[in-house]
Amino acid sequence: MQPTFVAVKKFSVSKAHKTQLRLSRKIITEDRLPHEIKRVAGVDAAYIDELAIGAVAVLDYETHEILEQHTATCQAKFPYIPTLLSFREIPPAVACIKKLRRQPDVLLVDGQGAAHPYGCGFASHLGLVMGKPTVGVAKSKLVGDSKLIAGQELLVQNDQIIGAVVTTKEGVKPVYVSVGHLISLGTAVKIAKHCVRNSRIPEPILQAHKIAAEEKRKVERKRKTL
DNA sequence: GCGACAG
DNA sequence: ATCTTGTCGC
Repeated sequence: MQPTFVAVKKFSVSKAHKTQLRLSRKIITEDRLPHEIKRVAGVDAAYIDELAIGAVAVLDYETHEILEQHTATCQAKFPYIPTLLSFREIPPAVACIKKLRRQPDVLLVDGQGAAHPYGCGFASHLGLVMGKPTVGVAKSKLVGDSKLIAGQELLVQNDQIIGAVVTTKEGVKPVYVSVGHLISLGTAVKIAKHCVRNSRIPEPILQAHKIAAEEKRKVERKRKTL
């Protein structure tokens, strides 16, 4: 028996998919965030075996200066299963976001939003749990076909537009942007692009990634000492 | 049965 | 995600 995930060995993939389908109907695709965005946050996670290290970075929307950052570690409760990423990453993500003193106007999440086989990827799930506007920014595609519609490269599935294929850096792989929660696809793409600096990845997520990696190294160094 | 498959 | 060296390019 695998002791690592014994606590959730009754977990059913099909039930989780039904949960995602149910949650997807709660996603709000309208802009319910400030017209003038002041702060944007990025969320990411790193792992040391099954120790999950979540990180959040809040940046000034215009200057991209880091205003606040936190990490949170916890034991991963789920293994990584394609389509069920949110169940693995929500605990560490929520834990570090709760440490924020000042909440951001919108959250950029490393993963899919509505561009998911059951319409509720990590970004959407996190948005619903936190009740906050979220945008999904994935480094690779999970589902859908990219189609050029009215000059826009979009991600389509079953005649539905589920996201946008965004080339943030010329000559480099695009990123897949989709609605997380409380935002429209157009605004989501606009914000994601606005947050890009030198990397292909929007700055808030890039910073969160670095913070998680830094915390991971810190934990590893500490373990060597003990 | 086969291929695809976020992080 | 993680494992990993050098190497090409701005």
